[in-house]
Amino acid sequence: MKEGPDISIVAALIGNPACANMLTALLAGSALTATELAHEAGLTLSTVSGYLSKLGRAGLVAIERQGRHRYFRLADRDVAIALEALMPVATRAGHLRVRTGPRDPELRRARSCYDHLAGDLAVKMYDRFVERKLLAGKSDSLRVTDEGRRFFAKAGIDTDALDNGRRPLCRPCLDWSERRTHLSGSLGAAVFRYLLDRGWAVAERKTRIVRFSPAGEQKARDWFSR
Amino acid sequence: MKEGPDISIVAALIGNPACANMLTALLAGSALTATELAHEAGLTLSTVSGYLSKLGRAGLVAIERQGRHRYFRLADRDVAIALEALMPVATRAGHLRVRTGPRDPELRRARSCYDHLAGDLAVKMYDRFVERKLLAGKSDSLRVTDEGRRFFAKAGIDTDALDNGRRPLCRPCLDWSERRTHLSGSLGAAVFRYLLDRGWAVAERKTRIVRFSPAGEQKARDWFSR
DNA sequence: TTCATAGTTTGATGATTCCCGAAGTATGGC
DNA sequence: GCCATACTTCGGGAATCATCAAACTATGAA
Repeated sequence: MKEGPDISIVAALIGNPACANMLTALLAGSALTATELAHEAGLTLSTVSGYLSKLGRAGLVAIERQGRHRYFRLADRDVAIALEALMPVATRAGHLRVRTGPRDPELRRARSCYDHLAGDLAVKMYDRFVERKLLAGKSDSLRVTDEGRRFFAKAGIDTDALDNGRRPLCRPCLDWSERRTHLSGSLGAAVFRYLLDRGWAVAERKTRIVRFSPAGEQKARDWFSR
Repeated sequence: MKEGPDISIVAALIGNPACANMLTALLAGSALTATELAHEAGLTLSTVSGYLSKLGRAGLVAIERQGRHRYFRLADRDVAIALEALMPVATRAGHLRVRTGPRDPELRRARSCYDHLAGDLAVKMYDRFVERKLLAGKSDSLRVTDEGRRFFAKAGIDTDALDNGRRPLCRPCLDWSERRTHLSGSLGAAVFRYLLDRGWAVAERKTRIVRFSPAGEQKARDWFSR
């Protein structure tokens, strides 16, 4: 019976909804701290910590120490691939259950991804930023161009100040609904705040849905399209 | 928290060692009856039956009735892909356990992956096909060249006919043992059948091991190398 | 040093799961 | 019709798991 590696020990970990949530959160690409993950999955710090050490021992996540912070991220690309590969099967599995609200499409359209925007519109925005050369570089080494810095400064976003924190300024983040990239990192967060502050969109509490008013969406599009 | 499909319900199923064993058994490609699977996993028929209905409801396995027999197989390729994708992560996770039989090397060498060939030799074959420009294109859009169509036609494989199904003709499939790509899709299946029909290799029953005779391997290499 | 923050470890407990045996249902052969 | 085979459903007991609160450790800041 024992042929090939034992899938089940890994799958069992992912099979825990809490772990699955944490992992999908990490699938976004950015490294998160234990406290952030606890918040993300709606669990106690102790619970999360326990799981993280398990996930670490199993080679699913890796730790990066920075002072008293520990940043967790997916151990490597294989893990991300495995998680992604489970998604198509899971959608069908889920469809058999009595669940399907109007929520799903809304989530796909625009949602918060930890502290930045994800979904259809976020992807469009990201593409436009790249197209306008406000952002440059490949997935691993994305950076803000000088022109980008000027653009964001006009919106009151001081990229130099953001860049000082220990958090990366901008990172690409892979989107499950779109299978394409959107903007994460402290700049991603700042841009998200910009959209909210302006009243163009409202983040629905507890659900991650981000609701744009028709006028707000138009204004947002105008802003990032030129 | 509910963003994206719920991976965990699928993963939890695979996370059960019994189910994992049954699924990996089915990964070999052939449909098996509940009794065979019970034997395979060392469980009672009642237990297996229970799991199978769960797996069926979750869209992981499908049933084919034939008289009083019910043949179970993996529901579709997505499931096979997901299972294969878990393997690389599992190998590392498994390193903490004491395990490694003589089977392992044999599996790495050549094995069936759902309905096509995987492992060392399969990767070499794939590389050669690309080198000879019988296949072209990047991962997402792999296609058979005209020269490729002629080559396969000589082996009695009618690519045009294969292309009619709704299954993709050829797809690259990532290999857990090699970390490289081999050929999947209906062409991959046809090529596998070609090797077996010719008696160059035999698919060992119940395990996924594919055993090439020394002469058979040489002939296979000659075939795809030129 | 001393405090506050970040994270780990350690029980404890309530829920869930795993798996079986026994009894029930469907299908084909005689 | 009747039996054997192939499978499903039911009920239940032991084991495991998920999760928490509280106590502990480590790190940076004042």
